[in-house]
Amino acid sequence: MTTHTRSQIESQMRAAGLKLTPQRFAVLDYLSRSSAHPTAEQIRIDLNRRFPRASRATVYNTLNALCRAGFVNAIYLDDAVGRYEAVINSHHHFVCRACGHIEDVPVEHVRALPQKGLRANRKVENYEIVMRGICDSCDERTTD
Amino acid sequence: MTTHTRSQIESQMRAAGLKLTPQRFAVLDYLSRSSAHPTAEQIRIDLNRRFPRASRATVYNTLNALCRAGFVNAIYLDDAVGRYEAVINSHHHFVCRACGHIEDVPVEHVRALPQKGLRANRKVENYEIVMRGICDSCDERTTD
DNA sequence: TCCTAATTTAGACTTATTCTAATCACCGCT
DNA sequence: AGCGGTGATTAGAATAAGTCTAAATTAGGA
Ligand SMILES: [Mn+2]
Ligand SMILES: [Mn+2]
Ligand SMILES: [Zn+2]
Ligand SMILES: [Zn+2]
Repeated sequence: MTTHTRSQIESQMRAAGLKLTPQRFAVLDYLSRSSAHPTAEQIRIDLNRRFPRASRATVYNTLNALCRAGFVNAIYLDDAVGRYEAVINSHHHFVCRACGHIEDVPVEHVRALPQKGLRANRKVENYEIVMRGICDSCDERTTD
Repeated sequence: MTTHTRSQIESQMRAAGLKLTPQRFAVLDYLSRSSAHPTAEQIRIDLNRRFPRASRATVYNTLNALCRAGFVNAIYLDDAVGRYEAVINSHHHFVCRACGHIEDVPVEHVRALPQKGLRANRKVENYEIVMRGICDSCDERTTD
């Protein structure tokens, strides 16, 4: 669990050779409060409700910079649209095939796979699991 | 391991309420011979080297129809581009972070996760694992 | 063979993402 | 305070992925 205070972000960004601009902080702050795995466009719309305004190019530039610096993850699941999340802790994903909702699944909920043996002992550095099924609210809606 | 002979395809397509057109057969035949996880555009380019020609719309229509019918899988990994594969057997994926190569990893190479417990005993119907690291040929290129 | 609903097609359209070239902001130096 | 350089932001153009439309074609059953 990584806490993202402003000064920690500032120093890590500098270590990555990046300035901490208001736009960059706004995007990271937004993502660190969200669990919705928003698209770039959703982020832009939400941020631009208040000052400072960020252009579409800046949202993408910022997301790419934050990804390179390790603050943000991009995920691509079931369509050709990137979704973003703050890097808080390691987790997997559950995607509801009915409503598309993306749920985080903590690694502790999943028995770890043996790192060796995943691919005949060759260089697997990490892995992520995408689970699919019916989320709880869709399940209720179906069975009642 | 599902074999895709023409007559098997024909009957399964009919069962799915689909006509077996030359374009559909060509796409499925192409994918069943490929392990490259090609994009729709790559499929179109390769198919159109010989008759019959398939338009972009038909390639997408066909891929979507074959996905719905269960003959083809679409996967989205590290960018906003769909990639396609014939449904042959269940497997996971390894993606090389250096060259982007996508490698199939048979489920037998990975100790199965307990179906129960993946998400606090709730409705997980299936899961897929994406492993990342350095593929063998990039590894050789680096270490020699 | 004939009929018709399903399929294919070219090209327009939409959406996602990147690029471009001009402006702007931040810094250290004078 | 003014200058200059580097990097960031911007609007809008450009590119790329995928869908839609409306007309022409065709698979496959009668
Ligand atoms: Mn997540
Ligand atoms: Mn595969
Ligand atoms: Zn749901
Ligand atoms: Zn490689």
